[in-house]
Order: sequence, then structure tokens, then C-alpha cells
Amino acid sequence: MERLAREFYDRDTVVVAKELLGKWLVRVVDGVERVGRIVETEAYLGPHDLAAHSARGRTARTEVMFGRPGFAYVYLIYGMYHCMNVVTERDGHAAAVLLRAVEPVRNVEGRTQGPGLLSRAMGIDRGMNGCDLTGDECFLAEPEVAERIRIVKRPRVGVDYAGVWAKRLLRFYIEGNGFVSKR
DNA sequence: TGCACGATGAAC
DNA sequence: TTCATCGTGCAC
Repeated sequence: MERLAREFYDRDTVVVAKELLGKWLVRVVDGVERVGRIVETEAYLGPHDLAAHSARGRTARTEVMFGRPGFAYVYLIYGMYHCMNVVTERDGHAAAVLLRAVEPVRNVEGRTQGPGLLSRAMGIDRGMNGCDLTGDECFLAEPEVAERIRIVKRPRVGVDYAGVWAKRLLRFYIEGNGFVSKR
């Protein structure tokens, strides 16, 4: 399996968010590789993007967003679900891509359409925060079979509070894929 | 030290 | 439309 290198993440966040579609998310739990094909993402551009957590400043929670690209930013939402993000762009630029849905490929039980369900099914929680995605616990990889896809662009979900930023087309998903989250 | 609320999901 | 459930961030 060909793992994505640091350079992949060290680029424009919108480009990374689009290119992540179709890639494989791999999480190793008890020696078993759980593999999901990424079908939906959202881009969070940085402190100027009012929908991004980094817009509220550098805090203990958002620290990894401000760090180097290719690391996982995982946080607890609504007291019961975890959301996984991939940190992008240079060290100091607090941007990331939220993984919103995957399609089960291998060893994945349960539903995976939505950031909370995806994290639960893949075995991702706050313990993964700050994890190096070029390492062995959790990483992204080129799919074994590349498929041609069409990308749909929509406004991001659940960020109505962000004013004009809520209208930006920063949610991306694979057209026609049945594992994309509803809403 | 307290408290309002969220990049969600499921039930009603 | 309501609710579960709790860490975070900011007000006091």
C-alpha cells in the first residue's frame, strides 16, 4: 500500500480536500487494518475562515491545527462524537480537512456516513489527536484501484454561524456515492 | 468556578 | 424539532 507522503498535505487546503476523495483511510486496531475509501471532505482554510476552529485563536485544543501538515486533529463534539481532520499547509498556517464520510473497503463494521459515525467505525478518538499520518497507527494511502470520479461542491454542514463563510463551497463529495452523509 | 454551546446523530 | 452528553472557551 502506497502511503501519502508529508508533501501531499503541505499544499493548498482546497486542493488537498478534493484530492483526498477516493484515497484510502487506514487505521490499525489490534493489528487489523481497517480501510475506508474517503468519499466526502470539508476544507477549513485557517484563522481568517470564521467556520474554522482556528478562527478562535491558538488554544490547547487547536494546537495541532497550527502545526506541521500531515498530522491528525481529532476533537470531541457534542460530548459524544469524534471528528477527524487532516492538518494541511505549512507549519504555522492553521488549516485542515475534515473527513466526513468513507465507504467501507476492508474490516470496517457499522455505518460510516458522517464524521461521528466514520470515527466510531474506524476506531478513531481523541487518543489519535496529534498522530503523525505518515506513521503506522493511522495513515492515508493511494487506492489499489484508481477510479474516475466527479466531484460535487456544496456549502459546509453545521456552520451557519460563520456568516459569508457558511456560503462558500468548501464541502466536496463523490457524485452519486451512496456513502455520502445526508443533509 | 460557572456556564452556554457545538464542524453530530437518532428519535419523535 | 428535540435530546443525549461533556470538553472547551470565555465570562464573572
